[in-house]
Amino acid sequence: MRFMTSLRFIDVVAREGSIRKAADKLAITSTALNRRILQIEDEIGQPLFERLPGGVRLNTAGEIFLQHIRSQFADLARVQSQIADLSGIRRGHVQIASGADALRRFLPEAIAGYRAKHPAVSFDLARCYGEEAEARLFSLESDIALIFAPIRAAHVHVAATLRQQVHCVMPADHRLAGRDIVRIRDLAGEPLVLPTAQSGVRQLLDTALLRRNIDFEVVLESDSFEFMQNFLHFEPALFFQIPIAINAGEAEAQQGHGAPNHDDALVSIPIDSADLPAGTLHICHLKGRVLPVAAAKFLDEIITSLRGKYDQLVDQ
Amino acid sequence: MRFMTSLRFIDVVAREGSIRKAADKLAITSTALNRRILQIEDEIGQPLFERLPGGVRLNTAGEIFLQHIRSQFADLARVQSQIADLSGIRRGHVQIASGADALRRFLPEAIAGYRAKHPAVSFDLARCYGEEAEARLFSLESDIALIFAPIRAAHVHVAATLRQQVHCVMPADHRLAGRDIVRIRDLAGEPLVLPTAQSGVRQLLDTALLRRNIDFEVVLESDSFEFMQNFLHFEPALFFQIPIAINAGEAEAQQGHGAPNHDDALVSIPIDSADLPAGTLHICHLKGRVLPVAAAKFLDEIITSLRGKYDQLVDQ
DNA sequence: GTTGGTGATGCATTTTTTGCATCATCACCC
DNA sequence: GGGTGATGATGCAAAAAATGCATCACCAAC
Repeated sequence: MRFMTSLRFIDVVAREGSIRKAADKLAITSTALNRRILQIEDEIGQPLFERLPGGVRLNTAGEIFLQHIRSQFADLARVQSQIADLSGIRRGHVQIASGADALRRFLPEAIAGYRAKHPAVSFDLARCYGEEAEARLFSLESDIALIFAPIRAAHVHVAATLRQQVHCVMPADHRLAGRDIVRIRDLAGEPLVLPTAQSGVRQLLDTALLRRNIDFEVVLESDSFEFMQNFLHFEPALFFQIPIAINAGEAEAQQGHGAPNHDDALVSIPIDSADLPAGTLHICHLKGRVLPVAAAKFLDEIITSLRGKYDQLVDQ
Repeated sequence: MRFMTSLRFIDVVAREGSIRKAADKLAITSTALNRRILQIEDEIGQPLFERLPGGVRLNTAGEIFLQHIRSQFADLARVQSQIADLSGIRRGHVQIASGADALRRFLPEAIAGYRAKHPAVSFDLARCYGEEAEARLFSLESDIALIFAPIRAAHVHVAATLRQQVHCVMPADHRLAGRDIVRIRDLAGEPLVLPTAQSGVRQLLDTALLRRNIDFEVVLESDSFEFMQNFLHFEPALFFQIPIAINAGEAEAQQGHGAPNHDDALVSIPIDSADLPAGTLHICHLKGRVLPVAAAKFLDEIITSLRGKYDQLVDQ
């Protein structure tokens, strides 16, 4: 899109914080880039950047204008996907921000399923925690976010929510493995493998564990569920995740009973909801935004898919 | 805005229905314009215009893209006004679509009052009937519409409504002039001066007059309230309008009683609401649109102003 | 057919953009 | 305190892009 180049340049300069660095990235000279920016500022009638000794930084006008630029790009993408849709191609690009939970099994299956129907649609998945996901929606870097944590920002529209009980995962020969349900007091003295503090699961656990004065041992802390799960093959311990991370949503998870994972050496058992309230997975996008066709369709698709698999899904 | 020129050109070509005519209007050659359009179509990957022997016409993709272009322009205007606002200038441009009612006294006073506070804000007033006003909101030619008629389109957001009883205007020496209220049956045999069929007042009158089998004589039909009112100075007759067209909203109108118009030779008396239900003035803008600062402020202003003058104002 | 309108295209010209070299400025550091 | 290494701005020539002219191909109406 030729007519958008100057605007794209501004976006890059704002991100890089320096005209010369941005020029490198854009494969043009700094003088050309500099003059494009001076020209736009001239047309706006006001500077958009503050010139600092070490580079440039957006001023207030620039912030406003940059947000406009990004919304233009997002809207252009939407229009292009809508136009492409006319010719029956249904191509497009969907940008997703997701926590580590949903991207284990649910999203791979959902994306593959969608791509089987619409092979011309490409995807972009950014793994991130709640606040970062919200920021990505706002900066239009992501179309859709799946966040297992409370929503903080007012600009986020929650399209659907899914209540998820935290499960405790353990080796199949663990002393608790036969239970239907695990109580927090059962964890006393057990070696625990916990997700990082930013994770929604961890925040739920923290409130539950700290309130009770239970003696437990954190042997490992990680932001990778896969790593933690594999760790359990080598050292017996307990780790925690939510059903959507365990399976793409088969019947076992729905019942919420100690359903054997596909990984036969491990079992996952729900924690008593009296001890640990269920958390909420939020499926959201930017408020007031018209999503590109492909993203909107995909959003529909995952909500429909989850509705078929979980009773707890609530459309907003 | 240099980076918007190609887009503006597309808008003009779509309106003119011909590249050559549009080129004339834009003061460039048709070949330059033609190539700009070909280039954009190339970048989009699809043609936006159908080439007909007599010119060009938007295809479906073009319709979608044009709507995008217009929303970009509107959003750019909003951003510019927002940026200008930062430097305390509060300049901008407000585009209003209004029926003939509100533009008689209310809007002139309101606009003058606003400009007294913000002299750098300019206005554009298009007089039109309900459906046209809705179309202007949609095509972003108008920011705000004042419509005394039912709202048809779903894309219109009604910011406030004002119930207005139709008044009957007559020479001060008319036999009905002493009344506090006029009944429809009083109109029997009277010469009437009516607004055109598209007007909201007329549509209310039509249902009331036609339902009762009353003999009345339409001596004049016009779309100009001013003309009709002046006509009454030369030939005794009855004509009809709503309070907001009679005065900018002084106490008399609020009470709804035979308040003498500033034009001493004429009096206006409300019609019994049992005979003729009150109509609704809608103050609206495009749904989901963030108005430019100046337009948003002005909208606030007129709603506040009307709230002070009429009890019947309802914020939405 | 002829005429008058349309949009498309090859080629020379004009305008705009870009790149190089250079300057002025500022923070940092020895 | 002066050197060093960044930064953005600017004059000038080269490259690239947009424009205008002349012309073609097409179609409808007369």
